[in-house]
Amino acid sequence: MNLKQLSHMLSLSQTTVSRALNGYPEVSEETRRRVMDAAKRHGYRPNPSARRLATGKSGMIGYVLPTGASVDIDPHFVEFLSGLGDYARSHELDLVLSPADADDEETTYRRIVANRQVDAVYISSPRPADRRLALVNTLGIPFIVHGRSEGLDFDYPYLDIDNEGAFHEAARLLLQLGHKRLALINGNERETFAIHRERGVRRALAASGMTLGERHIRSVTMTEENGYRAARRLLEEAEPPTAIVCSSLIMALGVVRAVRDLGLTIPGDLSLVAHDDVFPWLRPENFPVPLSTTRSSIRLAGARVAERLAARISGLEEGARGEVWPVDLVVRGSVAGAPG
Amino acid sequence: MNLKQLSHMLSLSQTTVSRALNGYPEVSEETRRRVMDAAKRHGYRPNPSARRLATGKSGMIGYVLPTGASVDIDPHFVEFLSGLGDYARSHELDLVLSPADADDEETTYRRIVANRQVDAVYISSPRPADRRLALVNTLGIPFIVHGRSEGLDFDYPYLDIDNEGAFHEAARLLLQLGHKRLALINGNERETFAIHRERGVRRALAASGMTLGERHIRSVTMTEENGYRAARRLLEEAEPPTAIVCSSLIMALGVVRAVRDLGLTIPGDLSLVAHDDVFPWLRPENFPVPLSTTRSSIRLAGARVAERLAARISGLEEGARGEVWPVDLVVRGSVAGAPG
DNA sequence: CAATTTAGCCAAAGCGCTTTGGAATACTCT
DNA sequence: AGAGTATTCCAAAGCGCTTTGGCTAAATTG
Repeated sequence: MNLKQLSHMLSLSQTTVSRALNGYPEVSEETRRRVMDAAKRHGYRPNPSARRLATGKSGMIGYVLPTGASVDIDPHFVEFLSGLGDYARSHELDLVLSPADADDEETTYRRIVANRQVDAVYISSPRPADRRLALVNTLGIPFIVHGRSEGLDFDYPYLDIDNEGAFHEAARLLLQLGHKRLALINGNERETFAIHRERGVRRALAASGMTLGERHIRSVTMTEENGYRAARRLLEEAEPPTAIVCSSLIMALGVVRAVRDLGLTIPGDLSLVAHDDVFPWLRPENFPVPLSTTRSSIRLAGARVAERLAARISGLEEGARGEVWPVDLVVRGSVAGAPG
Repeated sequence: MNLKQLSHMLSLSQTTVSRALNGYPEVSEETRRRVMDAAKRHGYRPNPSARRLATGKSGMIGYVLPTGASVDIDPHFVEFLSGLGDYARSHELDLVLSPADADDEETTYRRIVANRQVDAVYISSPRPADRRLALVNTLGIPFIVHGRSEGLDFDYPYLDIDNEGAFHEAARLLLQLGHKRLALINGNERETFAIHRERGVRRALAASGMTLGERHIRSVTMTEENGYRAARRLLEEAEPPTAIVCSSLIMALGVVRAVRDLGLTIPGDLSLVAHDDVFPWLRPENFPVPLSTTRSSIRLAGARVAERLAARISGLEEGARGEVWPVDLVVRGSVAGAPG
């Protein structure tokens, strides 16, 4: 059933039927009713390919997926996707993942924009002065960044959590508990979120007249193994930290293992706070010692990003609005006063 | 730059240019060369929307993503995606995720097929007599199943691992080590992979004249917490198992925690084998006691599925070929002879 | 050498929608 | 009543490809 048949069946022109269906005003309410009715009854659905060719709109949002033999997709991605999909579903928006060589995402961005394959894109894990942002910004496709960049000479729309604030609070708590030697096990130092987290910790330390030594900060990709290694190195130093702030639950698993291997205890010898993106399959309250966390649902972020993308596509949202979500600090058993 | 302009510029018809570009034989080699050349020089790229409308081919593969507030996307998905993307990239294939209400995926399948949004789809986590397979099979869109169904009255193309064989081997090993009381902590019992795994364990037990009691098998969604709970229940029984086979590394984390909480040790009091899908961020060799696993890279499976989908799209692969990959049994420190 | 093929190219007709630029009818106003 | 203004609808022109059905000139055949 296509438009031609439908309009013929109604003895109307394609124009009128099309307009009736798309809510244009130049069609009488009665005709619209008739058309809508017939469309529903015959299950008419406009062919998206045709509509797309005519309008240039695809009804899809895009994401450029960096791939490569040595490139691992962040496990957080799937949770973000859950939220995104949750919203997108209710709006019949599809998501297209365009795999790209991790060393050359630009070509892919250009392609999907030139081809008008998607109406908007979202970008995640931005870095300082991220070139992708500059690119999509000049290409003129609607977009939203999940996270933030820095040092760009233009504004852009984003959704981020208050990473600096969160880690500032975490560090401040530990300092108030009397800890003098803090360490930070962070994510990839080239990503903005990690920079912000470090900044938060430093700011808290500075407020107490302390600093974060080079050796007390580790930036690694967030795997259990890296968490373990980082923790071991830190704890085997001459003056080991009595508190660690850690950028992910997965790394925290490794930290806990390291602590055990060294015959130490949490929170007796070490206080631990980690960031929790809220995975359904790994929860901080179920750690051997319930883990204190800075918590922010990445899933909700996904839903919100989808919502804003939809708004931008339909012109309801404009400009470079940045949105920063506060982060909860949830205190559980893994923190205590500094050891004697 | 569109076809019209390009052909005009070459003083050729659109027909000829189109044919030259798409490798049709009714154009002379010289002309083809000229056309190819000019196309490259001017960076001509056929508009996919137009091509799509004309041919009905989209150059994308589809996946229906079940969503809902209480629906969690399997974290394995992201690894599978890595592999898929890795292959798809080299073929300029995009992947479109169509979010669907988890209670009604059928509507979405029908939509993407009717709209010809994608050239092929893949289906994951099949269940026995999975209605999705029957649906796509009758809808006539090329597809591949990652996993297997059962009890369907038709054949279909799939890629699966030998879950039954893997768990059979794991159980057999434990039996040979003298274990008399085995337990299985499995995934969702309604998914075929879980059924196969159970079957494997049962078969091994049967070969030794034993059976798997109702209380020695737990089927749960694969979270750390569920692994913990299942293990606790099992281990707190009157005659606790001395060996556990577990369907995922994430659940194994919970098992390890439960064992500790109960003051037991691995492998002294309990031998443990788990299935490993090979995550970059959680490795069995890094468990407190290195974990024995049945191992199969889900990422490689993703790449293979993409490869076969591409082949089916281009007509290189036909029929209902099923492909079953063997699974490695990797023995590490977590298994030992049954306790006295 | 006339009769056929064949190779190489083209005009035009889709694909199924949206949108422009009227046209016709009905309604309002003086 | 006639001019002006809404209202409601339509024919046709795109959007940019692919593909069908020729057509012409060169090559092959008997």
